[in-house]
Amino acid sequence: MNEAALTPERILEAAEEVLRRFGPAKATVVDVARALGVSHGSVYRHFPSKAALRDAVTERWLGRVSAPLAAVAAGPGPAPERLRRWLDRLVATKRALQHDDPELFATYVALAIDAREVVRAHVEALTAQLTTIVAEGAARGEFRVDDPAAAARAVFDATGRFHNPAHAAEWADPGIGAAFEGVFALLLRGLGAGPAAPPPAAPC
Amino acid sequence: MNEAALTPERILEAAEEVLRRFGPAKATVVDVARALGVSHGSVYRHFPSKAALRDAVTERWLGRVSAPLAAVAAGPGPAPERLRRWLDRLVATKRALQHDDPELFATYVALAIDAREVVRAHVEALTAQLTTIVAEGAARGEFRVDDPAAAARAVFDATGRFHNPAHAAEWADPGIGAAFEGVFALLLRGLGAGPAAPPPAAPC
DNA sequence: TGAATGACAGATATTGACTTCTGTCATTTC
DNA sequence: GAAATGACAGAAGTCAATATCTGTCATTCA
Repeated sequence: MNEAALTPERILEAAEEVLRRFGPAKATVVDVARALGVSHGSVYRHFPSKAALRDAVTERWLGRVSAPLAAVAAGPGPAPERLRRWLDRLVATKRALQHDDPELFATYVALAIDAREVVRAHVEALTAQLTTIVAEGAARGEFRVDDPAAAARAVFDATGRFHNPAHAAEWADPGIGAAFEGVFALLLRGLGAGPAAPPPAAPC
Repeated sequence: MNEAALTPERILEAAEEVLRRFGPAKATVVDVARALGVSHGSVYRHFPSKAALRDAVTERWLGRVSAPLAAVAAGPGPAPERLRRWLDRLVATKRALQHDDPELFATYVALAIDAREVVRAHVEALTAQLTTIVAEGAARGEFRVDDPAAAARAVFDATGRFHNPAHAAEWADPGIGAAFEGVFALLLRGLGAGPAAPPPAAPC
């Protein structure tokens, strides 16, 4: 046995470091093995292919995005405010990643493009979080929706411009904040979150 | 003077044909000139650069998308239905272009990516059309919105997944129709298009 | 004399020989 | 004997020589 046993965890750590330094185009399995002081054959004992390793790195990254949001979704407060906090945080997280280190962000986006199934699961996890917010809001009468899951999915789809990396180039637009406000206001109203909603069926 | 005079129009025609045949990566100004039976220097008399020629081709293509929509926007009928028809048509047009000839569609999308100003004007033209629909709806009491232009822009942004070519890969998803319905329903309600809206301030 | 040409310089793209990488597996190590 | 190694074949990527393209402009053409 060696200093520290070779584990998937250590390999992922090294793979992230290698990707950070060399980018997705240049990072090789040999680089990852070298960073760990082992032969590249050893890496293949823990990951069946380079694609699987990249998928695992992507999953880790996406997990770091979605985990903090789960706390917001499960947190206290009225559903409309929580929805706003949750979307704000999602948008701010993506923007910060993109702004603080554009190259690293581009690296992870490039990985994600090839990890379709991982991304699908990530989107499903996020919409599940949104669904809990919408469903609670509906239960409390803060929202009026028939199908919370469908509404949550619609909210996620409709706000894609502000969190989907395919639109990252637009995040620097000066009008992006106003555009988000416009969409959010429309969605909030669409969820039936009227300010002091008139009681639905109270015949005089 | 020649058979037919060399005009910007004829050059655009030839450029489209060359792009169709060779794709954006291989199409050259020399090819366009050859298709017209002139030297490439002559093309430069009408377009200052290859980029300008490509921009003009892009503008033409986008015009063919937006022109028929103008008729829908200016057409008859209740604003909510017109909004639905307009969006349906926009989405269907993009999908048809993408589906019927994916390579040609990819060609034009590649051109559009480099023609930022042309695309900006196209988006502005489309949101202007949407604004007329929303504003008319507001005037007739079919919608309840404060700022029709902002609401129109929000509708355009929120439906991006269904018409923005950046999302073209998702258009083949089986769930895309349901996703559109979900977003549209949310937006319609967000525009205040309640079915038999309760009169806002009628104290009993 | 205004439109078209084609030779040209610098920039960009292509090609093919060469290098490196991925994934496997018989052999070695501890 | 479980884990690690490293040589290997085929696939993929690199790079510099070579070819083509863009944009200009002095000259030709009608």
